[in-house]
Amino acid sequence: MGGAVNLNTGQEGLRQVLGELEAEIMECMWDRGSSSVREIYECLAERREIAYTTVMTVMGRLADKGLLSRRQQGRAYLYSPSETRDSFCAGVVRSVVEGLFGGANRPVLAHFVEQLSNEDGADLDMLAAIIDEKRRERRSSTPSA
Amino acid sequence: MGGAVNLNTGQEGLRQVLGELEAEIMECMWDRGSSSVREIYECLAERREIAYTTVMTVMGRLADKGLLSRRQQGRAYLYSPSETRDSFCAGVVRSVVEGLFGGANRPVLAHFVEQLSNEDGADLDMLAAIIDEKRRERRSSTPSA
DNA sequence: GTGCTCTACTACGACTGGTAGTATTCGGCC
DNA sequence: GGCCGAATACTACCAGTCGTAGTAGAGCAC
Repeated sequence: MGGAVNLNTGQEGLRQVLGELEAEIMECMWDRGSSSVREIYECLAERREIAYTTVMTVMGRLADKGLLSRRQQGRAYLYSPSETRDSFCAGVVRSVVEGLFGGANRPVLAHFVEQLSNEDGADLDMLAAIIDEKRRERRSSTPSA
Repeated sequence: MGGAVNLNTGQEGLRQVLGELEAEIMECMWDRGSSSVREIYECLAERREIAYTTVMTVMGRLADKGLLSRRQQGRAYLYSPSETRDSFCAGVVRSVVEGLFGGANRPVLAHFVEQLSNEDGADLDMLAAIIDEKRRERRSSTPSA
C-alpha cells in the first residue's frame, strides 16, 4: 500500500520520506547539481558496492516521481533535482502538516511551534522573524488583500 | 522497505502516515476511547463490509507498533490509544521535521512559511499569533533563559 | 459437552523499494 | 561497413508493509 512515515523504525532524515538508496541519491544530486547516472554511480561506488543499473533504475524511479527531471544530453540523460533540498523538505513538512490535520489549523500549527520551541527559543525567534518579513512583504505586494 | 510519506499520491491525513484501514481504526479509537475489537468492528461494519478478523489483525498490528495498548478484559482485549490524536500528530510532525533537517534551520523554515503564505495570509497570521503566545509563555516560565 | 466468542496463527495479493541481469540502441573508431 | 563501449529500457526477484480473511484453538455459558 502507499508508504508512510516510519514511525518507529528510527529512520533518519530523508530516509523517512524516501527509500534508503533514493535518499542517498537525492543527497548526491543536491550536492552535485545536475549529473548523469554515471556520475552518481561513481559517487556511490566510492562508498559501497552497487551496480550501475541499480543506480539507473532508482534514478529513473525518482524521475517518475518528479523528484528529478532529466533531459537528453548526447546519448545519456542529464538528471537535475526538480527542487532544492530545502524546498523539497519544506514541501514534505507542509504536506505532512496539512495532510495530518486537513489544512493548517490552529492545533497543528500550535504543535508545530511547540516542537520547535522544545530546545531553546532560537528557532522560535527565527521563525517569528521570517514570518514578520513575509507578512510585511505580503502587505506591500497585495495592498488590498 | 520502510514506508514513506506519500509525496505524490495525494493521500490525505493520517493515511499519509498509516495504512488506510489503520488510519480508519485509529480515528475510531480516538473517537471512542478504549474499545474492544468487536466494538471497532461494528463501528466499521456500519460503513463497509469487513471481516471481524481483519479488524483484529490490524488492531494487533497497531498494538505491535505501539499506537494502541491493550489489556485483558474478561476473555477479550480492551484496546486504548496510547496517545491522543493531537499528541500523535504532533509526534509525527516533530519526527518529520527533526528527521528532515536535524533540527530546524532558516532556509527550511523560510520555505515552510513561504508555502503557508501561498494561499491567503490567514494561516500566516495564525502562526504569528501562536508564536507570539509561545514566546510570551517562554519568557514568563524561563525568566533566565 | 456443545456452542459461541475471542484470540493466535497463517496466508495471500498488491505495492514499494533495493538490487541487478539482459537486451537494445547509438555514437565513434578502425 | 562493422565492431566496441556506453547508456538506456525492460524485466525480474526479493523483502517488507498493509489489507484482507480463513482456520484453529481456548475459555466461558448453559
